[in-house]
Amino acid sequence: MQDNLAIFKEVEIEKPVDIIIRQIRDLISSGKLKPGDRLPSERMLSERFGLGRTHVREAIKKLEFYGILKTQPQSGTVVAGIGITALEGLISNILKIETSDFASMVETRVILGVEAARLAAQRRTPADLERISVALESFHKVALTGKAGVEEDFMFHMKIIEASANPVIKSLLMLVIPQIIEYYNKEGICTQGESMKAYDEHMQIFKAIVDQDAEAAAEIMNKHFHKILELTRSLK
Amino acid sequence: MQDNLAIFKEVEIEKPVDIIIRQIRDLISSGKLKPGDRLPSERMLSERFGLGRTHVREAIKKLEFYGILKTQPQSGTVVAGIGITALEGLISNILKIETSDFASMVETRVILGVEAARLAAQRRTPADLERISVALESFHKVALTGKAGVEEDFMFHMKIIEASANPVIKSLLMLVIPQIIEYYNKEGICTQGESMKAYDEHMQIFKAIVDQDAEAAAEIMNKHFHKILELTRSLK
DNA sequence: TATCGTAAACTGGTAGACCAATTAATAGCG
DNA sequence: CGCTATTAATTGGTCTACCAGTTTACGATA
Repeated sequence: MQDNLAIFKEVEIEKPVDIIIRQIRDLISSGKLKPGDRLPSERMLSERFGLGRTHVREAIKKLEFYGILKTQPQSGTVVAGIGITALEGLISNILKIETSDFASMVETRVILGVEAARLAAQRRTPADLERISVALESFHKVALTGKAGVEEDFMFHMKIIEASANPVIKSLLMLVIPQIIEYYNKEGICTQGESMKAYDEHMQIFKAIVDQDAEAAAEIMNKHFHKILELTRSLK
Repeated sequence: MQDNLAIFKEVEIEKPVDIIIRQIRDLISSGKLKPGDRLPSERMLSERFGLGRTHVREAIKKLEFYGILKTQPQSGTVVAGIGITALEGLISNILKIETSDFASMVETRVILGVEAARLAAQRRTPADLERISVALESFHKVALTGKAGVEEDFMFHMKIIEASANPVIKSLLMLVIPQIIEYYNKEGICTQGESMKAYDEHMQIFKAIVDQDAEAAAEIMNKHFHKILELTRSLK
């Protein structure tokens, strides 16, 4: 019952904010609004759409967040986007990242994780090694008890990602990983009992990073993710 | 002068919304608020911080967007986040993606672009090939005139990314690429004159994708990006 | 005493009024 | 006739009051 209700809620009527976002998107992608153009005032839009200014503001905030719009206080809101043609479907795509099929999410996580390991092996500082080591040990302790240790596992990978010295990769993974973990928790996919094997692989990855062996780090990380990727694909 | 002004604006006092976000983040990461806990009401928070409820709502909206909070209409807002330890620095990191150093952004764009090419070679449908072909031809036309054709170049890559059949990669690149292009435009870094060479590489990539030669596609794409990556690193 | 029903208090959602800064228009001066 | 200074209108930013659900507390009843 709960699930059925949830489904209905999903199909729910388009929210006011989404309506406005879509309309503005259309205005831009249809060429009525070009980059640099000033958007009609919030009051105008709210009246035009028959919706409160609150909603208009919310929509603008979101679009601004994606870099499509740029609002100048006490002056106006302008279209800041790049080539208009690219806008087609952009917003809906980004907005619906959470509904993206799960396999793609994991696939992306693997790609970025592997490359982060490669970079980490090249760039790690002594301080990085120390942090990774601590996280590794923390995971070890939990693994010994037989528990899954999702959080500790996550922290280990996080420290490697940080050692890659690429804040963008980190940010992007921060967008993706939480959703993956949440999905795992919800579906009850636990790697219970596999913890010690995972720890062993973690050890190998750590060693490769210590040795600054980028290829080995990437390869082992790839292998480490492989079974998860397989599992995920079979789910689909 | 403009730049100096921009710098001052950067150092500007912490905006009300950011203050609230930081405070809530602290509450969560310090353990005072655990996942599942209900947040104090908006009115409470606004009074507590001495800031209008509007700001509180805005902060909550942002945090909700990142999946940290979950607001239930007419009921309350709860902490929905994953492992709390992960929150440390999460928000500021994601929020400040636009200030991330540019080299990291390009590096990430290359990684995802190369892997997208690899996947595209494996998964491309006839329809994909058609779309890529059209974009390629479009770029060719512009290249013949000697112009840079930033937008047409972008579209070619976009079609490949779409052929990778991984919406998550597409979404993430959509977050990153516009900022890169914007930066290029601002700094006046144009690959003017290089267009025909780029077209030649595009051709090779297209051929590899047609042939479903994933390794070749990835390799050529990597080479294609290489000079840009070099250029970028030298800028830093 | 336990349980159910009702009402009051509280929740996030929304709309409108007000504010300060910016911009455009206009009147006055050279 | 052209330029500047002043003023009026417009902008996004903020706050306050109100709305419709939800939760909670309390009291009547069995």
